[in-house]
Amino acid sequence: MELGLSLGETMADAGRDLVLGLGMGAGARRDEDADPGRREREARRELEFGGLGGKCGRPSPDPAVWLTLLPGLGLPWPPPSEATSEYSPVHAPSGSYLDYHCLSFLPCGAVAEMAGGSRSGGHLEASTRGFDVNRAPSLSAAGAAAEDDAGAAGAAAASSSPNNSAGSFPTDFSAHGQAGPGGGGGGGADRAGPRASDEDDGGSARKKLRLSKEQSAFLEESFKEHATLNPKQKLALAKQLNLRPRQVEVWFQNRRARTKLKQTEVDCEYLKRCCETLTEENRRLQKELAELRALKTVHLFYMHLPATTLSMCPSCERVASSSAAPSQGASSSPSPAGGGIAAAPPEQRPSSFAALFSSPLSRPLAAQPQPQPQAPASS
DNA sequence: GTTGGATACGCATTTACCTCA
DNA sequence: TTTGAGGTAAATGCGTATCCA
Repeated sequence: MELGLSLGETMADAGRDLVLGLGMGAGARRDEDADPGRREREARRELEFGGLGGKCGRPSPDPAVWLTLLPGLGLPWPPPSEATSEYSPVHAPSGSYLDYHCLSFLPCGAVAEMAGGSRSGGHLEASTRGFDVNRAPSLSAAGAAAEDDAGAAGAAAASSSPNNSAGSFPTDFSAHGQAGPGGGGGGGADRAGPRASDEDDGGSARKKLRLSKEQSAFLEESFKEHATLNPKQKLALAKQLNLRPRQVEVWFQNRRARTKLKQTEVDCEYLKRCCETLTEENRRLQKELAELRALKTVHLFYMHLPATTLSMCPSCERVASSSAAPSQGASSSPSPAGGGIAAAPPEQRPSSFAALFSSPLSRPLAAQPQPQPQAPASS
């Protein structure tokens, strides 16, 4: 049984590579301007993995279990250019961003055809870990081609770039007043340091905010396109949503964490099912082994009896004793021939026994996937 | 070519706040 | 009205990768 799980990999490694298949690709991540070499390397790696739609060429085994997390947002993508009220994001009743439309466990090795598209459009994560908890229904190749290759710097340029998903969604969320305590309008006001918090918000630090549904939906759609953001995308998103770049960054971090948590839950569920199956299989095999051992004991008993006391009738194949037969051997199978010990006819043996002694290659083990070709009958 | 500091980023964990039953 | 649970935005610390002197 092939589990289709690569449990040995670290999450860090997974997360580092799995996002490659996303629309933006990891090559468009951070510091692309400062490090074109890295961008080239990662782009090459993306090509090696086939990018978004090309993972078919990857020697990765098909996952045994597929989980689709289809978004319930129902948002067209690219979204309409009208106001955000044009669409109505559907959130889970609990307010969770995740809307599990399809949680399907399929038999190992089965190829699952997901509703809304073929597997070829899924994340690389799916092919790596076996299931996909965060897969857009129509992650088209166009999304994959939306590599943020715009050389224009600045959020303004990014917002108008056709290659920028955020920019392709000209929506202004400034009316929602979710710009944070400091307001500030977000755009271009990135944090000064690596971990600069929101000290610029006038002292009321750590004011709990609640992103509007439109903002959440927008971020969600962006997350489907690319699970990580490069600085340009972050700035563009922040400007679009009238949030601070730090907020966008934190949102993506938390979103990745949620995805990973859900993935872990799915993994655990799947492993539990596998464990149950294997336990049952083990129990069955143990039982069969016990039966085989019992049979072997009977045979040994016959072989160790004194030769003078046993005789095999050549015609009826019955073992008969010329003297008083041992009671313990005959007790379990009363002899029909007056105290003689008769071997149980094959039809009375346990099925596995009959199969075992009739043909060694046709044992009814469930673990045997297919019947072996019949070997020449041995004597 | 090697090394160490600076920088940026992601992740795990924790905290604080908000919403709702 | 109070309260506890759950969700989530945000803070913090750590590890890692990269750049550069």
